[in-house]
Amino acid sequence: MTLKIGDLAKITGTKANTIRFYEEIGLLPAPARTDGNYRAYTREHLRRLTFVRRCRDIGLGIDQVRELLDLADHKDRSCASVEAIARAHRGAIERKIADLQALDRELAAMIDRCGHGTVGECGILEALAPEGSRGNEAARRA
Amino acid sequence: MTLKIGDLAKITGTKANTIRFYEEIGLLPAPARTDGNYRAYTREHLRRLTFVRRCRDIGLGIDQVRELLDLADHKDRSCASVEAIARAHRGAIERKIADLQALDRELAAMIDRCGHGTVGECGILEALAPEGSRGNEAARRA
DNA sequence: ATGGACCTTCCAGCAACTGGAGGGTCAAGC
DNA sequence: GCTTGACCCTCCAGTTGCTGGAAGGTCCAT
Repeated sequence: MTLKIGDLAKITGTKANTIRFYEEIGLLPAPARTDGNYRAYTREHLRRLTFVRRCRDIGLGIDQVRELLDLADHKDRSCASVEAIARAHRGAIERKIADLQALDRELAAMIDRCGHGTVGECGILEALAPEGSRGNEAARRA
Repeated sequence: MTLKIGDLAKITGTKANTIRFYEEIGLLPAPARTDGNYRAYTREHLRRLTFVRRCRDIGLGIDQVRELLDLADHKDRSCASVEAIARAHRGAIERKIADLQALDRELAAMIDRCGHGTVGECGILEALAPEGSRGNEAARRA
């Protein structure tokens, strides 16, 4: 028994359009077609799509997924490159976490400076406004 | 004296194309033109572009920047909405941090499971592969 | 034979730019 | 006065990873 695109979609939680998209960019091999021109998937397709989805879920880019698929197809090779991809990805994630934490501290400081008054005296906007334009409202209006 | 697009670009660290893009989507008002059809910016444009860049640097989306610009133009209003935008953004960032930290732990666990052998026995790929296809290599080959 | 659920292809659009082609403008130097 | 080179202009395609929709075909039950 073969699976239709909707079956794959339901099982993997992927939209049919996305599955077709994966086929188009070569992540998923083109399946056989039925008489009515429907895509007829095998269990192997399901396996591969599930793999792709997991990779995407952990945040890997399409190219990295492609690399992993390629590696997974050569089970006798050393898995050093698999580890390299995972480590590189982890490094990127940790950098992103650090960036976001810095940002979070900055935002917290800004929010602290909000005086809950009018926009004109809001510390948040002041923090965002260019240096030269701060504190000289009166001068500019005069 | 007016500024050319390249001047603005240099001062704010924004590419000329991006400045034109901001104009197109209405973040930056269209400046006057010289005889030779060059954009002639004023100090006010510079101020506004700097504001936009700071907002983008802290990760705000274009629509949020638009809202802030709109608020900043009405200095007599309450700054509650400014604070709301900042707080909402901070919430989103903290959620993202939590997600990434969970991901980081998952990746760390995967990397730990890499046996440094061949791809076929790599724990990373096993962690990514669908349940049903694991550990039955022999069965499938038979 | 008809209805509705499914499938097909193709195409437009999202965010937020980036880069490039193919031209025009301007100031300096010869 | 003419060329050179740096800059500017507009318009368009591409990026990433899909998503949604239009217009039509297929399948199955009633």
